[in-house]
Amino acid sequence: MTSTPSDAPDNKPLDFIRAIIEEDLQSGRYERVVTRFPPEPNGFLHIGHAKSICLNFGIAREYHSVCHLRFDDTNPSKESVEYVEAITEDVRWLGFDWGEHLYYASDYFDRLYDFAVQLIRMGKAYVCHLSADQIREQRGTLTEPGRESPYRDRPVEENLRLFEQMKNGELADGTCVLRARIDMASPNILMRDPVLYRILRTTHHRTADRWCIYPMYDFTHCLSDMIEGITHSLCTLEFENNRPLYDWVLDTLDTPCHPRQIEFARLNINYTVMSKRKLLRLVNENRVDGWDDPRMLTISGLRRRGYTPASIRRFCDLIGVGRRESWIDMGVLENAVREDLNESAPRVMGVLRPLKVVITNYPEGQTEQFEALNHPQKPEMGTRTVPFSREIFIEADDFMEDPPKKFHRLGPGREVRLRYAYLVTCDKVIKNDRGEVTELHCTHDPASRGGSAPDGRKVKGTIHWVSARHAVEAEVRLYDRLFTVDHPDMDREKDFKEFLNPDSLVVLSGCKLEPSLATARPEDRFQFERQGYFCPDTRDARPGRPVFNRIVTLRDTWKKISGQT
RNA sequence: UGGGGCGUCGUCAAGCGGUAAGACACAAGACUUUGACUCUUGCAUUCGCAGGUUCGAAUCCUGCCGCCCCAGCCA
Repeated sequence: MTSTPSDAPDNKPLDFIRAIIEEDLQSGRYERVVTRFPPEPNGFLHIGHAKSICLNFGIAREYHSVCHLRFDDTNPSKESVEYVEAITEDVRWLGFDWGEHLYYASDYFDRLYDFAVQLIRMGKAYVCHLSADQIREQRGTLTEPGRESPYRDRPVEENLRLFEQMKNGELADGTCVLRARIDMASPNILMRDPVLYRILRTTHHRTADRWCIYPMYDFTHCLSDMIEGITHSLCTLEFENNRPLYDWVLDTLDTPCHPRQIEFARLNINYTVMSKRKLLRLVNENRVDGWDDPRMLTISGLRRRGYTPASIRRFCDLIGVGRRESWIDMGVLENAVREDLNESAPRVMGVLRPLKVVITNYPEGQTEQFEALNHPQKPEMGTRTVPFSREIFIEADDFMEDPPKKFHRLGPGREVRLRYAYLVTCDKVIKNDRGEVTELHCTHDPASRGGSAPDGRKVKGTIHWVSARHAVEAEVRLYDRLFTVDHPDMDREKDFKEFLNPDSLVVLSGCKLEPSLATARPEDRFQFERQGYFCPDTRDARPGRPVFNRIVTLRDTWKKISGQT
C-alpha cells in the first residue's frame, strides 16, 4: 500500500492533528489513515460531536480513506437502540458516509473476552473481590500511592476459573471485577490496577442477555481501534490521562497494530450547555420540547431549527482544532448559517407583527401583480409575482408616531417605499381607545409604480408588506439563546437551569405572509426580507396551518443605532 | 503540596530563531428598491510574568504565576 497524499487545501495551515498525520505518513509510522467516530448511544449528538465528526470524516475524505462509525456500547444500563438510530441519522444528515464500516464494540465482546484471558495468562490481570468502596479506598489519592489488593497475586488458574465464572453468570453483580495488574503506586491514577470487566446483569440492546459481564472503556476502546485497523484515534482532552493505559493494553497484548491516540480540545459555546447529561436533564424535566427542540444545540435541534448541514460543516471549519480550552461565541455559529443561507435562500415578504394600512387613493377591489426578485444578487434564481391591493399589512415596527430623525421608515407625513410596489405617504393615524395605533391611512403615488418616482426623488426607506386579502396566515416561532448568561454551568452555587432564558421562545400567531409561502415544503428555507431566515417547522406545520421557525435573524444595524435589544 | 496538559487582539486562531497571517466581533466610510448583502479602511511595538542565551526570541533555556484534566465496577 502506498501513502495517500492529502487533499486538504494547501492555502490553509494544517491543524496540529493533520500535521501529525503528515509526519506519520512521511516517517512511515503508518502507511495509510483510518479514523473512526465512536459515540456511545446514550443520548443525542450535539454540535460538539459535529466537531469530532467533521474532523474524523473530514480527514478520511482528504486522504481518500474511510472513517468508521462505531457505537461504543459497553454500558447497557444507559444505552438504547433509539439513540443508535438518532445518531446514525444525524451523522448521515451532516453529509458523511461510513460505507460498509458500521461497527459496534459489542460485536467484539467475544474477542475482548479472549484478550482478557490472555492478559490473565500473562499474569497481567486478576479477579479482585474487593467491593467498589474498598477499591476506591485503596486506590490512594492524588498525592498518596494506592495499596495493592489482597487478591493481586492470585494464581493464574484461579483467576481463569473465577473470570469464567463471572462470564457464566455464577456470581452476583458486584461480587468481583477483573483488574489489570499494573502499578498501584503510579502517579497516574488510571494505571493503579484499573477495572477491566464488571458483572452487570442488564439486557443489552444488541447482545440481549448473552453477556453478564461487560468490558470497561479503557479495555474496549483501544482494542476496538486495533481490531478495525484504525491508525489515528482522535478523542477529547479529558482522555489524555487514559492514553498510557490505552498504550499499555496494546503493548502488553500481542496485537498486529497500534493506533495512535491524539487528543484535542472539546467545543464550548457560550450561552448554552453542551454535555449530554445536562441536555438530557432539560429534556427529562420538560424545560425544552425534546432532544430536537430548535433551541438546543443538538444536531436534531439544529436540523429542526433550519440549520443546513453545510453551515454546520462550515462552522466546524471556522473554529479549527487545537489543544486549548476555548469558548466559541454563539455568533460564529449564527454567522455560518447566514453565510450559507444568504447564498441559497430565496427572498420573500412576511409581516410578523401586522399593522393594517389602507391606501385611500387606491381603487377598491383592484389587484395588481408585481414582479419580485427571488434573490436580488442572483437573477438566475428567477422572479415571482406578489399581489397588491388597497389594504395591506406592514410591520408594526416600521411605523413610529414620533420618529427620530434617523428613522427611515414610516411616520406621520413621511414617505416610504413599499418594496416592488409604490411610494406611499402616511396621512392619518388611527388609534383605539387605549391610544394604540391600529391602522394607518396612506396615499400612494401612482406614478411610482414599481417603487421609483419619475421625478427621481430619493426615498431612503423601503419596507416590506403583504396584501391583506391575499395574505397567508401563519404562526411564527422566534428563538433566542437558551440561557441568559455566557457560562450557565459554571456557577458554583446556582444550577444551570436557573439561567434559562424565559424569552428563548416567542410564538407569534396571526403573522401575514405573501401567498407564495402557502406551498412551502419542509426542506425549504427562506429569507423573510429585513427579518431573517425561516423554515417550516417539520413537526408542527400542516397544510393549511403553516408554522415557521426563525433560523437566525439578519444582521441588524438599526437595532444597534437605536439602542434596542 | 502526585501526574498529565494549556497560556498569542474582546473571542477563536496562524506562527516552529529573522523582526505578529486570517476569521468573528468592534469602529468609520462607500453602495443599496432588504438599515441585509457587498466593498474600503482601522483594530496586538506585542505574544501569562521575570530573568537568560543570541546580531536578532512569541519561537531556545531557567524560574515563577494562572487555568484545565485524573481518586466511576461511566464513556
